[in-house]
Amino acid sequence: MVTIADVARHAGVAPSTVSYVLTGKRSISPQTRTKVRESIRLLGYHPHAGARALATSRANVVALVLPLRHGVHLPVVMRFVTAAVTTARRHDMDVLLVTADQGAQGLRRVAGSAQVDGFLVMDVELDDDRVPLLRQIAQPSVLIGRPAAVKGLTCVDLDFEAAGARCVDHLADLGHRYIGFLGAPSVVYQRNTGYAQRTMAGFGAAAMRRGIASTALPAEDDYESVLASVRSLLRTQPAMTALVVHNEAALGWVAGSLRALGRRVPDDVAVVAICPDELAEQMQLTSVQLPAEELGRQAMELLVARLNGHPAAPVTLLPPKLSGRASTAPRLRRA
Amino acid sequence: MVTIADVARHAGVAPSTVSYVLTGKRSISPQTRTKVRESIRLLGYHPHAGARALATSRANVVALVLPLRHGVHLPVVMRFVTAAVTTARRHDMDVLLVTADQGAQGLRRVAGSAQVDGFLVMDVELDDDRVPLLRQIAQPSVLIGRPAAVKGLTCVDLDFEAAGARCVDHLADLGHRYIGFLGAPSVVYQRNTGYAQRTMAGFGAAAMRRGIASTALPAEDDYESVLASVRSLLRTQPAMTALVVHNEAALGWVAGSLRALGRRVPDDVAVVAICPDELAEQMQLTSVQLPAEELGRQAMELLVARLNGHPAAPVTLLPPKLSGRASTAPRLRRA
DNA sequence: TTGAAAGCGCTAACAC
DNA sequence: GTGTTAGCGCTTTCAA
Repeated sequence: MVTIADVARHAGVAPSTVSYVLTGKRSISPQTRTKVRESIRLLGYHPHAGARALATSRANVVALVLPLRHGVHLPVVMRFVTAAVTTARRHDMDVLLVTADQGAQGLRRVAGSAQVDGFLVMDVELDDDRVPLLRQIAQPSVLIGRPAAVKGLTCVDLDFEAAGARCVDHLADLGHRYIGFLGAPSVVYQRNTGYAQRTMAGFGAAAMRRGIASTALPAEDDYESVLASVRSLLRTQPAMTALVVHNEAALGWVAGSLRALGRRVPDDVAVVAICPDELAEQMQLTSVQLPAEELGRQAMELLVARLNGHPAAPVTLLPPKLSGRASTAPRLRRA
Repeated sequence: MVTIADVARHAGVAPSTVSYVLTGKRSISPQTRTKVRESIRLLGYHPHAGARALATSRANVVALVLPLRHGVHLPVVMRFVTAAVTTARRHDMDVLLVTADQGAQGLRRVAGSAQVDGFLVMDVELDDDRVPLLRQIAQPSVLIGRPAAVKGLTCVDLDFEAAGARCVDHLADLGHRYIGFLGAPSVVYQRNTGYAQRTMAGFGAAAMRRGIASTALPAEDDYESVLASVRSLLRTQPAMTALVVHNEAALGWVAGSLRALGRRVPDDVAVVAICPDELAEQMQLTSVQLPAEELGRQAMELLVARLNGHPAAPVTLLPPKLSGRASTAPRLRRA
């Protein structure tokens, strides 16, 4: 292995000089700098990460804590991940993957061994047992999602409540008076998942505000279940003319289910999805964007800022954005 | 921070003794052991990963190199990842996430800085520019997938050629004589992706062997494209009674497309998918399993074994397994 | 069965 | 503008 001493010898300078060339923490004469740079290139030198971590108490690695469990839509997770990793790399940080199944236990281990400088935690539940731990450990953390008690935590999230409401408002403005809601698989609600519950709450409250009748049901992610849920919604509320869908995996089956039940989109039933824009675009659905990349990027930026000594930011809520597409149309009054 | 010296002082022993208790590399009297263990617990001691890496030249971290680019089906990727991470943790290893967009450059950096002890590389192409690098670096690597030249490389892969052939055989045995093939998005083939090409090759060769007419087309992952591809297949080969689909993202649209074109599954057109079992189960499709978890697990096991001094394994090919479901039925001879 | 001490490779005072 | 050197926390020889 080629060490900093090798480089120093080769360039005819002291090891510390090489270090300073690398870190830029003190001024170096141009000649020395080029000489050192040349030696580094020639010898193919890379600083030993462990040694550096030991000397600086900084690993230049952040932990990315992922869900990977039932009911979370994996493509969406991947979007977060890509954005987070890309952003981390832009700040010369690497990313250690920690799966949620390792639990609070896993976090403690990683934190204790100083493997990482900070934590980016995805898919936080309303009452998450990792939160107390995150408050204890030495490293700062940023959450994607919001637990019930956010005091002192840095969180980034889509304003799901507003997102639910936005769907209702859009449909109400188009003249719809009976709206259904197709939610995530029921396990997601059982788990006390913030975003799912908040969307529901926002949806329900907005419907009340606008004097609109609403019915909601969860949906699993296979065709049969979706069909059953949609059928059940229509049976409960025969006058239903619009549907809000907050379930990426079910999305593909919704149009088919409605068709199978004799309803056409958007003429008989209008559909609004809450999902990543790309997915909505692909199926030509009116949708409220789930800005996964934006959330991942912002969360990582906040974490990096924190690591660089900036004060902890509180909760960042992204406002929902609705894009109109082919699946919604004004409700025609029938005489 | 609590160090090994703190623990030693607290337990009234030498630092080295604490170290030996931890690593088990020499025998310790039961009394001392319990005393030390107690101090560790009390003080909440965790060895500093960087310091340990420096002293042992072992980071206990492996790099997981992921695709995350267009045309790869993210849920499948996630399956690999979960299995790989879980397996790594079972061997007390952590996982550093390296995205493919960082390229060979990124691998060199990570390898050079001794951040990881080995590499697990997913989605390897036939002519992959990372392969030469992997041969150079100090750390061993295991590939999921197979480049054209596998000499000296450890690879784990599904036998995609056999998988393609298996589909044909199944359909041929049922009496089908005209079979279509719906492949991955065309970019995947343009990229020279091994598994896609091998499946095609196996499919084609088997069809020739069995004297069966075959037609193949790529498919993008939206409904319109799938419909167009299926229509085109039917136009090219009007007698087509069976379809092999090697495209997870398109799978959801296949049945609908066939229906839209007046064909019912399996009566008019039988469908065999090559995809993860769970997906096939969900849609009730006869399928050849894509054993993502198994591949991820085996790859990681091989890597860990290598790190523990075992000799490098060559290419491991998993045999394809076909599960019959509702989407295929014997072809009825029409008089 | 245990302790003492020499590094592992790097950074950051401190000195000039 | 540059060199010298004392650690960072751990492992592992060597010695007892």
